[in-house]
Amino acid sequence: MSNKGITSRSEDYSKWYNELVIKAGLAEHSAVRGCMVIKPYGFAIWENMKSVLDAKFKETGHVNAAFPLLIPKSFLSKEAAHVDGFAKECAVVTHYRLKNDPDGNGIIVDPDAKLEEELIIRPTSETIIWNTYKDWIQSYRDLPILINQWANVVRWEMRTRLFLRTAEFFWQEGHTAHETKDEAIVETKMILKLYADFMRNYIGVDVVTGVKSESERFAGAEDTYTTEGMMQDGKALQMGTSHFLGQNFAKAFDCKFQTREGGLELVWATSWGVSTRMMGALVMAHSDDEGLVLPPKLAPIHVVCVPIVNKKSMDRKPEMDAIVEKLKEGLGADVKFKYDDDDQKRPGFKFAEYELKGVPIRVAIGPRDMDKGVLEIARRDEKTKELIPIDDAVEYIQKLLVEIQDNLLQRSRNYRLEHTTNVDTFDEFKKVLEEKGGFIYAHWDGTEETEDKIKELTKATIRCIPTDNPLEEGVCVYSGNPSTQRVLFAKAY
RNA sequence: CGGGGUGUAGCGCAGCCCGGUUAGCGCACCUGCUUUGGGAGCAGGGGGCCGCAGGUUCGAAUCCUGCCACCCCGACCA
Repeated sequence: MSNKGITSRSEDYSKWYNELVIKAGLAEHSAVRGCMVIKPYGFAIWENMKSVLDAKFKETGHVNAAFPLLIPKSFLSKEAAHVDGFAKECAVVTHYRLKNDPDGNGIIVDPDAKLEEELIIRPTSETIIWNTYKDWIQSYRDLPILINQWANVVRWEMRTRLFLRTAEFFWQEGHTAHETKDEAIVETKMILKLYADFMRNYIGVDVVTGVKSESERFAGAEDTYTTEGMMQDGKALQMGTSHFLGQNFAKAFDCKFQTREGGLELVWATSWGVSTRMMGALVMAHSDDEGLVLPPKLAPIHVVCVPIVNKKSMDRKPEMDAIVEKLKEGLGADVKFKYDDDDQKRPGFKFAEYELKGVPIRVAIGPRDMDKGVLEIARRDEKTKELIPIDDAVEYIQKLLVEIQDNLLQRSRNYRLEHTTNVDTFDEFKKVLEEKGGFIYAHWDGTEETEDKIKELTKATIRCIPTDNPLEEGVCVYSGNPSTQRVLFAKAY
């Protein structure tokens, strides 16, 4: 156990994660199976993610809208692959009324209130949206449609984990409609890049981007592009996906448009999403045995200031307050600053508490510092602290926030590179996976049989065929058949 | 869905085998005093349908039956 009562990462990574999420006040289990309560501190981080992404979507021409939570059951079955992918994890609404139990046992579902057609709670919204788009699109002049929605969805997962896989989760889902195949592919790839930039520059996770193999594809997609992050246990986490849907949903919902030439053609589609799962990635990528480590660009609090006041220095509190006030003003509104002068809690408690919460920078000020005209400034990521002259503090902190943000990305990149191995034989593949873990680049013959076999034998899956993957002659690590490129394998969440 | 586990105060647990005082401990909470440079100390105090429903018994947190819920590990998934 670490000094905060959290299981250490080396002891039990999975337990560490669960305890940290709860102790840091991000989320907790609710009364409903598999569904979490996102607590204010956790939601504040999610809101920061949302506002950054929302602005990026709007910059790239998208608008927000809202579609129903409930979807007629028949809609789901219109696209064959889609129903295969989602049917077994759908929550179904069958009735619309409750009534008092005539036997006096509380309240029961009124059998007379059975729905003609059951409704499912959306596991994703392609079907309801394409059923709507069909009415919106007649001509090429109605295209493109570039819509995003922020929503919650339900997938009845067998096993759940806070943020990483919950029965209900929050996300955004973009659904776009295009005139041409090329335009839809450009959109799909543009969003992939937008996601990857966000993950690198905000979450600080140096993701690998690429395209999924056929068996890992989104149900109903022609191609699924992905961003794969590496967690501190070497496992991969799919952090966001962007799908080129081809004309599959247009076909399923009979959504055609008149072309510039007067013909009739099916609409081309994309969909893309990132979810509260990114919260899990944020925790698992950077945090340590003392608690969260948050990247400044997403932290609800950037700087916490803890005053050290004892009986002898009580009369100097106003002087202290003035220094802190000046510092806060100097930092400006963009730096979220918290002055915690609650005298009910001692400094040591606060230090531990804000470390647990991952606040990037802590400033301590006490009589000793005031005598020397300095502040003690501690950075969360490296757990170091320095005494900085009060007059230099604003500049120091502003630079440090940038440095911490960069450092997290750099650490993530280094960690990934250190835990990435090229392997050429299956024995080596198994050995590396067993002993070192992480990402493996290996030749694959491109068949689903080989992919399945490797998964069965090692639990590693193909995470993606990386973007701009160099072509290279080789033989499949499992089958020995010829291959033209290495693909990314890893155990995944 | 298979395997394992747990339901006792807001949280974490003990008690259960072997039935019998007023159900106990730690944290948190309230009051007071002393404290405050890495999770403060002392004193006092409040808080329980012992998961639910039956049964056995003079007597059930404890034994029996059934149910429900949640967690963890696997197979599936953002």
